[in-house]
Amino acid sequence: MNAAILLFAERGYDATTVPKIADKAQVGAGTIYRYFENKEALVNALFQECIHKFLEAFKSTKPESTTDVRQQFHVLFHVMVDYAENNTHELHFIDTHCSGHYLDEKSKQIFQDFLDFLKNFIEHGKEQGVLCLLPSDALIAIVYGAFSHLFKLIRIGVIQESTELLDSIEECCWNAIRIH
Amino acid sequence: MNAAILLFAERGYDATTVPKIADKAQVGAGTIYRYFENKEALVNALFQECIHKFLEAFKSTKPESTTDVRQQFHVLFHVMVDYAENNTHELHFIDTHCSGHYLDEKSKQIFQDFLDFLKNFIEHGKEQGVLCLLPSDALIAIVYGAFSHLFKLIRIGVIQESTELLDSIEECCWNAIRIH
Amino acid sequence: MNAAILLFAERGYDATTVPKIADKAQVGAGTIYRYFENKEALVNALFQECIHKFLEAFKSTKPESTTDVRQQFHVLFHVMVDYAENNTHELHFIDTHCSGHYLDEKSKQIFQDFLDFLKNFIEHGKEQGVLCLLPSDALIAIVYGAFSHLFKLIRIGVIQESTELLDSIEECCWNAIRIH
Amino acid sequence: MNAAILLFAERGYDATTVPKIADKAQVGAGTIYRYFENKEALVNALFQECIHKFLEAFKSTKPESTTDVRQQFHVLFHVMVDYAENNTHELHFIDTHCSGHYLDEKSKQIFQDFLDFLKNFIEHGKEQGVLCLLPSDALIAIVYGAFSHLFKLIRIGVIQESTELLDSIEECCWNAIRIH
DNA sequence: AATGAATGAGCGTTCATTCAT
DNA sequence: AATGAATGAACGCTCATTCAT
Repeated sequence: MNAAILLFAERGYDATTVPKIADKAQVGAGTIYRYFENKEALVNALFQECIHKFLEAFKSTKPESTTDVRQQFHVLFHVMVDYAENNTHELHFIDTHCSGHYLDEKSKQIFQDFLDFLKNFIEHGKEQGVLCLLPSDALIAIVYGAFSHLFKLIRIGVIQESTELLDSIEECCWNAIRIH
Repeated sequence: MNAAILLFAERGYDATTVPKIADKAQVGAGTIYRYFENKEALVNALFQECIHKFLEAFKSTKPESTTDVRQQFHVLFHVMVDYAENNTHELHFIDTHCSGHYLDEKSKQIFQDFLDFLKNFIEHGKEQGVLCLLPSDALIAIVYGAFSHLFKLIRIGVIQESTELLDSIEECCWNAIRIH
Repeated sequence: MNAAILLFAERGYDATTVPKIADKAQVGAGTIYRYFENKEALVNALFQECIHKFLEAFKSTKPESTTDVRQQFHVLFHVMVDYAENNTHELHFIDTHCSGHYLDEKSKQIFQDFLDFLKNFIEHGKEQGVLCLLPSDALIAIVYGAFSHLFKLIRIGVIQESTELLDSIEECCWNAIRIH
Repeated sequence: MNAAILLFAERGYDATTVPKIADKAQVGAGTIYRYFENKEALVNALFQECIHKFLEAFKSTKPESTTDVRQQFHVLFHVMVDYAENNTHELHFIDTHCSGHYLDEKSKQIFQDFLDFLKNFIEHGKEQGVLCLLPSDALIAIVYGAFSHLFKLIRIGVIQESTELLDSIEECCWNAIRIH
């Protein structure tokens, strides 16, 4: 599964062949089919697992423990950073596969659950009068789009990661969506 | 070429077959090979043309005509919006193909030129003390990432486009990168 | 299609690979797929064509032109002999594939039509009081079973074909089903 | 071995996979290879056993105990009926596999022995001046062909089996080969 | 210049066979 | 002795590319 995520993230679903996955995983090609019905089932299983892990990371922080929106944002942002740092390929895999034509209903559902979780936070912030009154999807897109592009640059080495940088970026993202 | 961009944008490079492009373009499959050496040459030509058009759109606005950074940002943002509105598929095509394994040196170069153009603006803004002192690539990523995610949502109909929305989003993006 | 019939007849559906058909037909493997959606479509098309040709041969003799059952049997038997002689492989192909799990509805239907045609003749003979009052299917099975086994032996060279032999066999088959 | 015969009879040699046989037999796939060198050895062992059982059934009736050919035919026919009734799948298995490309020399030999046994009877009948003076193989083909087609129809339920029917069919088969 | 039938390399997948447990 | 996970050769099939028309 690691080999598959890596290759899918690097080259995309269609350009990743089952034999290549098998090679990288150092197993026979047929072995993969003992665990996954086919290539599509494999990519869906991986996608669901990645999102699940990401979602669990969010939920385990219990963002409802504080009502301060800025504080909540800080916590959420750091979950994202943690995930991005420890699961570089997973994040990239999610980014590049979340709208693939091969995703099944379950994958789409869990991805929607993920977006809904983020939406909840945004909605709460808007109710508190702290966040812009734009559509929640738009605010999510702003933060998530910025974040994922940024970590792509970090992954390929264009930008050097550092605590200061991440703090500043958090501030930028916060400034993007808060009311001025 | 229109047919090719459409299909590449919709399904990705690897899932788009040359016969399908030929069908959509209402020509024979062989005809495509009179104009492009192979599928890779085709996608590169398309990519270069798209970026070139985008870049020209930016350059034709002569952003150097004013020194006010906010004003420049406004102009640039509206070039992006115009491009996104009039070339929905091109923007999506760029987004999904800009880090493809099939891009040749020239494509990578022109994409770099495009990023460098944006970088120039950022750099100028930082010199003027108006923009955050983060790496220019990071600031670009924030704005561009937010922007492209947003227009993806608009393209697939999740968000309804409107002048007010776009103005607000411009403000959000500006808030993300300016100094507070 | 000739190559395919030959190989299917010789080795059976499952043991006949598309590459082998292509080799025998001296075409590329992909070429077959320009004319048939898949291997199953190929075997069905062949089957339907074979039965159709057989059925047409029967119908063109206008067996209704005489009411003498023995005379009709003579005509029908000679159609079978003609077909068997001129389409050795087709007959074998029909025999070995008529109850295959890969046959589609249309193939089953046309084979049923073929049996129904023979049944008509039998039924007529029974009405005339000339043929045994066994189920028509049984009488067909007797004649057709005997006939096809016989021609199998002829095909593989165990028995030498001759006019006298065939006349005698016709007599045997007739004796099998007529009333004594 | 029962599981294997069933599956071979139902779907044919090539369409029957070793794992499916193992499943049906409720053993591990590897276990089969402790008893048979490979799939081909398995099908040959089964074939030889089936023919052997069939042949033994014939021989145990001691057809030489009477010299009356019609009486002998009656006995032989009933051995065939008994076998067909008690070993439906075996008969079908023999029918569909007796000219398979996977049969080894021993299988072909024992099948030949089986035919030779029938031939003996025919030859005796011809000597007695009771049976047609056609090639013995042809007479066997007529009776065996008719018989096996008939039991196929009985197996799949097209014809309802009954003592009267079988008696009539015996008479038909006898009429087919006796001298008139 | 344009075509599309033909090609065959390479895909996703299956399954006879092996072998560590 | 029995297992079933693992294997990889070979299947059915697709499609980028060629070339005779």
